[in-house]
Formats: sequence, structure tokens, C-alpha cells
Amino acid sequence: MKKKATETYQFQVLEYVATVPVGKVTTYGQIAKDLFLPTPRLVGKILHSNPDNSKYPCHRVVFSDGKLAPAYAFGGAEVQRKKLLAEGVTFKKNRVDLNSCLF
DNA sequence: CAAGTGACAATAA
DNA sequence: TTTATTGCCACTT
Repeated sequence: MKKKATETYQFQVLEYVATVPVGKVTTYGQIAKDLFLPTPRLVGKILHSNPDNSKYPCHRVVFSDGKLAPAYAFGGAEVQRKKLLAEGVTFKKNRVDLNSCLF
């Protein structure tokens, strides 16, 4: 696969998400911070424009509060919660325990 | 080429 | 604790 010289944040974010190990979750702000994105909104846009949501574990990306995303691709926040729980992510009531699962 | 849009986050009340 | 509002910039059309 050939990469264009125009390295958009898109690819970086996708790769970052792919780097997140199972049983861990990351927040949009965390990604933005690590990838030096100007704003966390871009992460959401990028993931929304994700070329292949099945290839990248976008379900491991949650809000900074530990809340799940409104879900557009993975079938719903409830489904996402169940999926993350199956991966070993600890949940706190309605939020992800970022204290232990934040990558 | 230009304008609109948005899987957010931080702050305020 | 919650909801509400603002700011932010690349991606999509």
C-alpha cells in the first residue's frame, strides 16, 4: 500500500485506535493529545469517516468522562458497552472505569 | 473552490 | 451530580 505524502490525521488516529490493546479504552481527548490534534472533535470526525470500522476497534474509543459514544457504526452504546465488557474493560455503572482501562 | 458539518472537551450554573 | 453553552479545525459534499 502506498501512502500519499499528505499524511492526514485520519490515518494516524486509525492507527492509534488499532494500537489500543484489548481490555483497554481510550478517550477522544487522549487520542488528540497523543497525536497532537488541534481539537478532539477531529477524532470523532475521523472515526466517523473511518474507511473500515470493522478493521479498527473504534468501539474502544469513549468520551473523556468514560461515557460511550452516541454510536453511529457499532450498533448502539448498549452494544458497545457489552462489547467492551466482553473484552475485559471494567465498567462503572454507566461509565467506563478510565482509572483502570484508560490506555 | 467554498461552506457546512460534527463518534468532543472544558467551563459554568 | 446533571444539563447547557462555547470553541475548535479537519473532513465531507
